[in-house]
Amino acid sequence: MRWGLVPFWSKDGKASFSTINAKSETVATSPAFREAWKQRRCLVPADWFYEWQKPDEKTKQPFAIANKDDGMFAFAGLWESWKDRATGQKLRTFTILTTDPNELMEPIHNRMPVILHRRDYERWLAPSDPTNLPIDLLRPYPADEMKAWKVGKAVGNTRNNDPSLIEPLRDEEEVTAPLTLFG
DNA sequence: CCAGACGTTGTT
DNA sequence: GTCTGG
DNA sequence: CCAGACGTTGTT
DNA sequence: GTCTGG
Repeated sequence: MRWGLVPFWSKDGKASFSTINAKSETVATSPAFREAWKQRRCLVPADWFYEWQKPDEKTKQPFAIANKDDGMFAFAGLWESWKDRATGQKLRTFTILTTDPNELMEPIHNRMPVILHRRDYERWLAPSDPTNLPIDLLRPYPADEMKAWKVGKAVGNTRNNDPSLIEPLRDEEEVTAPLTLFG
């Protein structure tokens, strides 16, 4: 599976626009995603993910974000199968839904991937009544179940792919969800 | 009708 | 500036 | 999203 | 494939 959803109606097997993410707010009506939203939902497993904080124009600080218990995430995803008319080959692609940031993510970024609770996996994947699609699952994941920490800039280069990428920057404290929000 | 868009993030 | 790979 | 490439001829 | 703008 390739990241970057190619709609089934694509002429050349490429998305002529960015489809690595799909907004929860518009996924049901967007021509590029609505069919996949109705019929081809998937889970995208991940041990952690990264977001870049931009405190100012010149500074980009990557963060790693994971479950507090280091368990895997399941991002809410959609997939497509595009058929090459010439070769008959099928190209499978996917996208990851985004939503508003929770209290942990908000200082880092204005969006976050939709993360599903284990209890909702089955319902997310199940073919469903078109009038009862699981739109209610597209919510920010609870901040108190997640943790975030600063990492080095090497993660920004896609050539780099090894465990050192998630090592915390030295002398940096782990960021956790504010505990004062509810008194 | 036809041609062109179909998207996100972040930035302005 | 724009595209590609990850 | 990010960072990095973005090209040809001719040679291996 | 389907919608929108012209």
